[in-house]
Amino acid sequence: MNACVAPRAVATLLDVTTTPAPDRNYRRDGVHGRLVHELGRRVIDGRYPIGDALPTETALVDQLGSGRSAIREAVKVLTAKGLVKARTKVGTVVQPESCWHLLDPDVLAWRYQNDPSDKQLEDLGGVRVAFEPEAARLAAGATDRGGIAAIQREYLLMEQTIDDPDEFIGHDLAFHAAIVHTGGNQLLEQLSALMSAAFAAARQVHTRNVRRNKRTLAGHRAVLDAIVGRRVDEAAELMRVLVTGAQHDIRRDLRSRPRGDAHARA
Amino acid sequence: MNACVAPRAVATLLDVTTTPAPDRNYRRDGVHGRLVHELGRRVIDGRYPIGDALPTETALVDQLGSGRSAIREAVKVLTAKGLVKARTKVGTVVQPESCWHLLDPDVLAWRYQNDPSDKQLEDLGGVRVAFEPEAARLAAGATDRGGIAAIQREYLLMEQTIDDPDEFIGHDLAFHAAIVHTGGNQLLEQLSALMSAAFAAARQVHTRNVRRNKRTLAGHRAVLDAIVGRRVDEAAELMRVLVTGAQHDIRRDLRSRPRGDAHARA
DNA sequence: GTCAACCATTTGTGTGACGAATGAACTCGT
DNA sequence: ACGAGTTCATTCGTCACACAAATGGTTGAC
Repeated sequence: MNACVAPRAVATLLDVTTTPAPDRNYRRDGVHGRLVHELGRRVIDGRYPIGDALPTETALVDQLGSGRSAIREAVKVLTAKGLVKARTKVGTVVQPESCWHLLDPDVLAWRYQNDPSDKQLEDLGGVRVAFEPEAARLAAGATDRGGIAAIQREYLLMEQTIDDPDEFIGHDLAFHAAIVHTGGNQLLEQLSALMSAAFAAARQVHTRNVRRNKRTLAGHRAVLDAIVGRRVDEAAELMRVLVTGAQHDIRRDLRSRPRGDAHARA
Repeated sequence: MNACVAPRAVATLLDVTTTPAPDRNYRRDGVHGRLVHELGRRVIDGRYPIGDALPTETALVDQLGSGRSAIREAVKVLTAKGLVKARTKVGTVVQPESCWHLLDPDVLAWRYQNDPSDKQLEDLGGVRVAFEPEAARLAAGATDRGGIAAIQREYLLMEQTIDDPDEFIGHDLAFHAAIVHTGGNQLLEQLSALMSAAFAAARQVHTRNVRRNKRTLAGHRAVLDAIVGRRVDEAAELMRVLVTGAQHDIRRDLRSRPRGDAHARA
C-alpha cells in the first residue's frame, strides 16, 4: 500500500467535492492551486472555446486578481496537461480535445465532474472493462498471500454492509483496488485509481440500489473464488462478466434518466 | 484522425531521441522545456533521491543558469506530474514513486528511456495485453467503415513491407492504432498512444526479426478477418493471443540479453 | 499587386523585493 | 535535566517591473 494511489480510491469515493485536497501535491486553497483549477475548469467546460485564445496574461491578472507570475505558473501547468499551447503574439490557445491528457487526474476530474456526456461515461466504463479482467488474471496468478487475504477481507465487508449502499460501494471499490494491487502492475494500479476517481466524480452513476448490489455480490464471490483457486482464465472471464454487467447497468440508468438529473432513486 | 495522438504513434516510433519535439505543447529547446526535462530526468533517474529535497531555487538558478521564474515554472510542472512536492522551509522534496503520474507522457518517456527494469517492461506489456483485446472487440462492433478500411490498409502494408523490419514495425503500430481508433474510445486511444510511445522509448524491445514478423503476420490477419466479419468475441480472443505472444517474445529477448545491452541482433 | 520593412502585441525570461510558513535553535521556568 | 514557549533563519509563495524574443498585421516602396 502506498500513500498516493491505492488507499485514496476508497477515501475519495464518498465525498469528492467536500474533501479539501489531500492527495494533490499543491494546495487547492493557495493562489496557485486556485488558478490552476479555475482556468482548467474554464477550458474543460468550454468557457474558453477550443481554438480560441485565453485572455492575455495581463487581462487575467486584472480579472483574477493575482500576479503575473502566478498566472504564468498556472498556465504552464495547463500546458503540461495538454489543454493549451502558448505562442508569442498569438496568445495561449485552447488545444483540440485530442491533445488533452485525458489520463491526467485533474483533467479527468474536471471532465467528469462537469456533466459528462453518455459517450464519455461509456468510454470510462470501456476502460474498466478492458483492464479489470486482466487485473483479475494477474491477481489469480500472484504469489502474494497478503494481497489475496486483502481481497477476501473486502469481499466479506461487502457481504456485511450489503444493506448500507454507501458503505457497500466503498468496499466494492476497495475489492477491485485490492485485486489490482495484488496483480502487481503499477501502471494498471494507477489506471484503476484514475477510473475510480473519475467514476466517483461522475455522480450520475452513483446508484444506491440494494437489490442490484445483492445481485452483483454473487459475481464478486465467483471472482474471489477463482482468484483464491488460482484459476487465472476463469478469474478473468468472471471479472469480465462482472464489469460488463456494471457497464450495462450504467447504460440502463442513463437511458431512464434523460440528463442533468443526478442522484436519482436515492 | 487527430493531430495530437494517433498519427504520432507511427512517426515517433523510429527515432525518438532525434525527433525535436513535435508533439509537445512547449518547445524543448526553450529555457522552460529544457529545465522541465532536465529536472524531470534527474528525478526519474534517481539523481535526486526519493525523499530528498531538490537544491533550493536559488541554488538551481546558479547551477542551471536561468532565472528564478523559469526554475519555478519548471518545478510547478513537475509538481503537477506528481514527481515532487514543495513546502516552505523544508524544500521541494521528491515524492515516492507511487505518487508519480506514470501515465503522463513525459514521465512515461523519462522512465522508459532510462534503462527500464524488466518489471517495468512487464508492466507496460501488461497494459497492452489488457486493453488491446477490448479495443479489437470495440472495433469489430463498430459501424465506422472508414476505420475498418484503414485497418485493412495497414495490414496490407505490413504484408508488403515484411522484409523491411523498420517499415514493418511502423505499419504494425499503425495497424494497432487504427484498431483502437476505430473502436472509438478516446481514453483507450490515448492509452494506446502512450504505450506505443513508451515501447518506442524502450529501445531494448526494438527487435528486427523478420522470421518473427512473418509469424505474427498470420495472427494479425486473423484479427483483421474477425474484425471485418464483425465477430467481436473472436476478435478480442485473437488479439489477446497476439499481444500475449508479443509479451512472451519480449520476455524471451530480455532473458537472453541480460541487461544494458540495447539493439542486439540487429 | 507583390514584397520587404516596420510596428504593435503577446509571451518569454530575468531580477528584486517582501510575505508566509515552518523547522531548528534558543530561552526560560520548573 | 527536561519541557514548553519564543525567536530566528531558511525556503518557498507572491507580486511588480523591465526588457528580450517572436510574430501577425500594417505600411510603404516599386
